[in-house]
Amino acid sequence: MSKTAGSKTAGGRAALRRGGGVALHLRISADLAAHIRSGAWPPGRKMPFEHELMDSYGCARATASKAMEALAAAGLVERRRRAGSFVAAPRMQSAVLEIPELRAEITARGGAYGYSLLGARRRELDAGDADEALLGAAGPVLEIHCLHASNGRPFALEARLINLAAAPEALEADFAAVSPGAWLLDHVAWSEAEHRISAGTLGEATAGALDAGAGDACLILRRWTWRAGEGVTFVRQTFAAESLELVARFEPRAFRQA
Amino acid sequence: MSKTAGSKTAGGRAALRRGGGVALHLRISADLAAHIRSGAWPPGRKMPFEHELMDSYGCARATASKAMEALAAAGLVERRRRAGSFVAAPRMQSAVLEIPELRAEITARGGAYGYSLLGARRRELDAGDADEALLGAAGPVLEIHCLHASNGRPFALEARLINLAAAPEALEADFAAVSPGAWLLDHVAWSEAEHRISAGTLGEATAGALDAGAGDACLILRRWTWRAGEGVTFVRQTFAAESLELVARFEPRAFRQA
DNA sequence: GCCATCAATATGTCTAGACATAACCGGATG
DNA sequence: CATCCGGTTATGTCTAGACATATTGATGGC
Repeated sequence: MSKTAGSKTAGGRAALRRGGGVALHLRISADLAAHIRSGAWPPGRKMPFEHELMDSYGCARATASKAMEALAAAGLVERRRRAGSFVAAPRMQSAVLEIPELRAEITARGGAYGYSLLGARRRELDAGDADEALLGAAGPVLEIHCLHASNGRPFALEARLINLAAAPEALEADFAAVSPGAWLLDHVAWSEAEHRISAGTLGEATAGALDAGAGDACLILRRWTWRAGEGVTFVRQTFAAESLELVARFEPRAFRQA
Repeated sequence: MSKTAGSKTAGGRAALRRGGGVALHLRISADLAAHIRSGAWPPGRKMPFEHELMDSYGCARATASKAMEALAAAGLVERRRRAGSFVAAPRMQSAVLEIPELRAEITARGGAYGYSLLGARRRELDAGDADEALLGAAGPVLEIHCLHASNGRPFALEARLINLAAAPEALEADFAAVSPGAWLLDHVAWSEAEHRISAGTLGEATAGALDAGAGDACLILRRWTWRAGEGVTFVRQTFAAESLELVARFEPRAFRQA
């Protein structure tokens, strides 16, 4: 741990200026993170005490504390009162999944994005289908079927329900021109979402729409979206197996910008 | 926003005690988050200034700032100097994916977990396979094939490479008794991981091992794990389509504990 | 109208101190 | 032996104030 040799009485502002514009607490947490990432500090190793960091960097305890807190939030260290802080053992129960925004996903691959509405109708939600039941609403819904295409070739088949109790304006939207996903993002706020990813087999009709063979493997992404506990929309997107791959990364959150 | 009526001169400790043991900054961020979650404060709405929070809650600016900072870290608000803070529009580029720990996943469903080693051998990594190339290592590896079972029925087929340059102790491990995943968690630290999820079709041999039919759909989970830039292990797990569903949740991070 | 300039302002960072709290440690007691 | 009880300690929370910095909005010159 490099001693910054900041004369303590001069205050932190001087150190900040000397440090090249990077905030001191960021520099501290980056320094510590480097030791952990490199493996030099193995899981379970004791981290420096906040008072030791104060001495090393010539800073106030609040600054050292902020740096350590960031490491704890990122899951790199574990903090225990009285005992101190320790390098955490990465347990990998979770990772960050990048949800594809279809238009962006397709254009990023150099494809021309295409969208077409297959049909839309208003109906009452019956509690028959488990997927729909999860929406938690039993009222009028707008059912929309549409197709996303890349370079003119079918890419994803989408079936969607919009809860009209939560978003009555959806009746006025022109889903022939705008995809329901894009429209919803701009018109309806939401607070929680759940995704379920599974593999399946294409049926006759689905295979036809996707320009694939019946019985072929496909990736199915289902998403439920709520606002304040009220179901807003449910969508099922079906991709031919070779069309899409989902990427999830375990990535200590706090240090992406560095 | 409820005025807490804390007499300012009395200091925050009194408010803390009165509040029922919850830290004030947590209460502030929870209050604000509730307004956002409920939809009462739509995306783009101006959040209270830190000085307004100081007045409302009778706290110091550092406390109000900490509360707002947590909301920003959770992605609920966006902060701009001079302009203030604003409710963020949830863009949903990412969600938290729960990675199944196979033993836990199976026992959680009430199944009896079973594991069997199919084979292991040491070999040199050739750059022929793209999956393996991603490991970034071109040296000796341990190649392991094994099967995870639930109630005696095949659940997942696993093919794994362990980079012996990064984890030479793997040669001494008894993978007939311990699954490589469990062994690695306890013996080798890692810092980064990437998962790729795709759908595919079972081949002859794979279908046989999984007690399924050739040509059936399957879910394929591939994971690369690195430590300080050096590839540690690569694993490919294959699940029959109906065996597994992956769940990802968008969930403002900071408030899970509440 | 357009652009450079400047003051105002909200957040960003930091300090020096204080009290609160949980947990570990050692000693005393049953 | 086990168990309870303080003292100690590191983190958790908070205050009151300060300076830094980016950005906005207004002003003035061209």
